[in-house]
Amino acid sequence: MKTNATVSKQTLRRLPVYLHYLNFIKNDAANISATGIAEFFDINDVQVRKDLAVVSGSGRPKTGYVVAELIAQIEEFLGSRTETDAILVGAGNLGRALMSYNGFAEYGISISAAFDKSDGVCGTTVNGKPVLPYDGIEEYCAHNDIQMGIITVPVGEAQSVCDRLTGCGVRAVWNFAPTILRVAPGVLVENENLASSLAILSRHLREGESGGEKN
Amino acid sequence: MKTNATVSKQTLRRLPVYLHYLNFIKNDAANISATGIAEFFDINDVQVRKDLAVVSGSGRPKTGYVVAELIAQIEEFLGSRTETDAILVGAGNLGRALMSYNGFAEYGISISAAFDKSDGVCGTTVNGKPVLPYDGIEEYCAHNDIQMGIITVPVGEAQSVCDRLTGCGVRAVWNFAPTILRVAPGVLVENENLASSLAILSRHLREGESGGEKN
DNA sequence: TAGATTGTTAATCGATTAACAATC
DNA sequence: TAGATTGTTAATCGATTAACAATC
Repeated sequence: MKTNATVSKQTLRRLPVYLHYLNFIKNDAANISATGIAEFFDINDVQVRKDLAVVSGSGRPKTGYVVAELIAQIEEFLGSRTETDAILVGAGNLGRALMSYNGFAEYGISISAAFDKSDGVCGTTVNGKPVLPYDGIEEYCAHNDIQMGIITVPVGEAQSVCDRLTGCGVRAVWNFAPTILRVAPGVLVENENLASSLAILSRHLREGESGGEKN
Repeated sequence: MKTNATVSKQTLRRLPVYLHYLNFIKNDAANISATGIAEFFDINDVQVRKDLAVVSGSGRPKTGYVVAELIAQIEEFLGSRTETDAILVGAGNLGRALMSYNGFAEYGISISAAFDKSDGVCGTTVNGKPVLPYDGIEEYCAHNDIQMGIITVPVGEAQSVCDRLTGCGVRAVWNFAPTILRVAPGVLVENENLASSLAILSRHLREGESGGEKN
């Protein structure tokens, strides 16, 4: 495993996808080739091999990779095996949906609490997790060593919430507000920009007739 | 406006972000320079200018762009002004959250109905939109000329749901299942892969100490 | 052995950034 | 006019793909 090499974001995006597939086939196949994975997803086989080289490097000519080993190596690399607590700010529809979703556990992330400005939702629980008032953010982060924050507030509040979280020591921000957040070096922001995805799809429908575009 | 040029996905992702900002400032500023937008978002000014050239080309040296014009041009380009009906398949937590979210209207998309396999949710409504049984997908798509589908089912069902939708004439698929979907040419899949985003954030936290990475 | 498959080095492709002339 | 700003052409950067030697 290349521990110090810089791993591209694209590779990092594909690894969880491979992991899912490997878990899917693990009972039926002991070995898998990069070629096989590439064929399944209809992508380039060299790309798969390069991606896997980041976490493994243990493939063998002719037989490929040992599925169980590969799963363990990707999980280890992604950190799926160490539990990370995250807090969520903005317990609206989207925020509560994320709190209700238990699938993040598969990747080692657990939303331990949410914070909201409105008295209406504060004091309630969603999927067993408390929704607390803004006031408590600083203390909660300090006591629980929170390093990841999820922002599901409206655009207008996103930057100030982000500043507040990073001020509390948060170094990874998952931003669902359709805006670009400015952060200090060392803090990573990952934008889940639903508007941008919609724009791409909507545009595709409109340019439709001039067609012929692949995928 | 360059109507026939191929627009990069990256540009398409940034345009809605600019649009949001322009709407935010439109009451306070009549003009805006690409330089100003770039500074606000802390990105390269030439990039902003190239992005805007795709929709506008009407910037003037010294004064920049007319905010109101630019808003109209981006909206026109993105199709925010033509209403597109979409259906959603999989009315679980995430699916219902998307149905409850009214922000998509800003980009001209409306979820008109959802479909679910389980009898438990069928027959209910979410945010005024009906949840219907799988059986009705084909008829509903045909009657309402549905071109966009949103997939919020578990991974195992995603490909078959996708096949079914594209079989009904859907040409734009918004996929929330953490898997790669194979589709015929002419169909665009946009993956909203929450697992991949988490992987990137989680990895950042783990490599933390070797730090120094920007943004 | 022959052939499937790996892993690496080189070539290509696409997107970002730098340099600069045009212009209001 | 001088300077801010645009838009374009060229250079750079990063990621994908092709070519190929190594190996089980």
